[in-house]
Amino acid sequence: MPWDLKSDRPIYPQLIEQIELMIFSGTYPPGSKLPSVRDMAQDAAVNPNTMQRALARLEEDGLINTHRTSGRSITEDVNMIKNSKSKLVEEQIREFLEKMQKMGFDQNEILMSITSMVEGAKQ
Amino acid sequence: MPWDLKSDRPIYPQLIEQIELMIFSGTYPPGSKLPSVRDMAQDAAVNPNTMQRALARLEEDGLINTHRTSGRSITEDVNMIKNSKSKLVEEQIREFLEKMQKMGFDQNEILMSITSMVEGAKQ
Amino acid sequence: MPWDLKSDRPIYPQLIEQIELMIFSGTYPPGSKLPSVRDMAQDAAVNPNTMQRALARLEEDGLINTHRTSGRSITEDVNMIKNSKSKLVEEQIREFLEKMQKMGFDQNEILMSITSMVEGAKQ
Amino acid sequence: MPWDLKSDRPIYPQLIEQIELMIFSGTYPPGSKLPSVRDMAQDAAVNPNTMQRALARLEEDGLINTHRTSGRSITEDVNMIKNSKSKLVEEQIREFLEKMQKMGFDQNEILMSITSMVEGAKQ
DNA sequence: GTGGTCTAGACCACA
DNA sequence: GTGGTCTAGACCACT
Repeated sequence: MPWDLKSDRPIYPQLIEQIELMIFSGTYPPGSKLPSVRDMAQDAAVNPNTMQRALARLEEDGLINTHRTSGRSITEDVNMIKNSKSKLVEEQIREFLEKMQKMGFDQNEILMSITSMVEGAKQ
Repeated sequence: MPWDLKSDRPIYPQLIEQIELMIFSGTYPPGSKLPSVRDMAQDAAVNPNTMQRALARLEEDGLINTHRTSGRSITEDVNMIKNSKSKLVEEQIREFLEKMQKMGFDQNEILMSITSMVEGAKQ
Repeated sequence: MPWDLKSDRPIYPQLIEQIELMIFSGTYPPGSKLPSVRDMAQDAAVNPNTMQRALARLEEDGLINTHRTSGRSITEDVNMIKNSKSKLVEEQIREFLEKMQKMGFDQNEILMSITSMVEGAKQ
Repeated sequence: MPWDLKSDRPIYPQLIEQIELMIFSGTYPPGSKLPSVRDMAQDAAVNPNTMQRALARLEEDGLINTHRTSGRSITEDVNMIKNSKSKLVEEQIREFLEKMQKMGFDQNEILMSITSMVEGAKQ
């Protein structure tokens, strides 16, 4: 995983976002065990405290469970994952559309520009 | 103008973005005069210094000119505005696509979900 | 005369400097009559008040005389001009040397780099 | 460090210049850690915000890196420092020559006056 | 303790 | 009245 972290924003929300993406995309499947905090921190070249904080936040949201003895794992509640995922997707789309509309694009123009960029990327 | 400022991010970049949107959408046409810093700050319910910071950045980027004692105006360089606008549009789309792909959507799925949301909004 | 005025600094000191240079270089010889404030302002594309202010300052310094009825003229006191000039020259050189020394150039290096740039310009 | 700040010009560009000089002269070597904003501000007898502004500009220019919570350091990119330095040197010389020429000095005269002042300083 | 942001309020130069 | 700068002081997020 690339772990592209930019320094113009706090690290830990970036970690949260990227771990969420990995859960939603199935890189970390439901029920699977997560690496240790230390390993994940090292992998992301980040202070363990920071990674810890990100994981704690994900646990609050219910995406991750902590087992006293055996580390952390992704929740097995597939519906919860699905819901979180579609909530995020919807929000992404909504924000995107809003910005484009504020710049004066109507719905057809938005669809056309995104289509053309997708086509461009295919080549 | 709504000036919706969220508290999870510094204010001044949000001001920059929203003023850019107003320039790109023609709310502030090329060459038009801007209100005084103090007026804009009051309108956005923000400290004049904060608004000043945003405007200073926009001037560095060339979208705004300041006339020492007679206020600021939008640049008359329509091409510069156009370029900035398409750069922003492209970046928005690119970031959006990237996130969706990281969540496992392929290009058809992306187009379909956005289309369905656009259709939903139409009603 | 080019009248190159930059907008990152107040206009009137720039006017002062440039008029001084024109006096020191003989563009305005000792005793010669100056154009009217309005004409000079128009020539420099500047508000007449601003030009007025610059000229007033030059008069304070003694480089310019105002004759109630017949406009302004350069002082006839050639020594005064010479003194101002050499004071300015010395200051320019002193500031220049100081900066170069702060950057770690010793005197030989300073002479060499300036010589090479002069040689470069000759070609 | 003397931190000589004159009141005829905004403080923060003066801070920028002087810090640049300290970087170029090796007072702050490449990769070295800078004092905290507050310490530097106190040292220069300046408000922390003002110092912050100067440092932020230096970071934009790439001469300084900031590490979110552990202070700032000079870039380790020696070439970038070298380039900035020679750009500054060239600009200094160019501006100096231009002014001297506008006052009617030809190239020999410029070299002679600066040589004599250097010789004078040696004694 | 670090950098970053924001506010409030003041002063200045300019036209 | 305009933009620009500066100060003082506060709060926040992060490690």
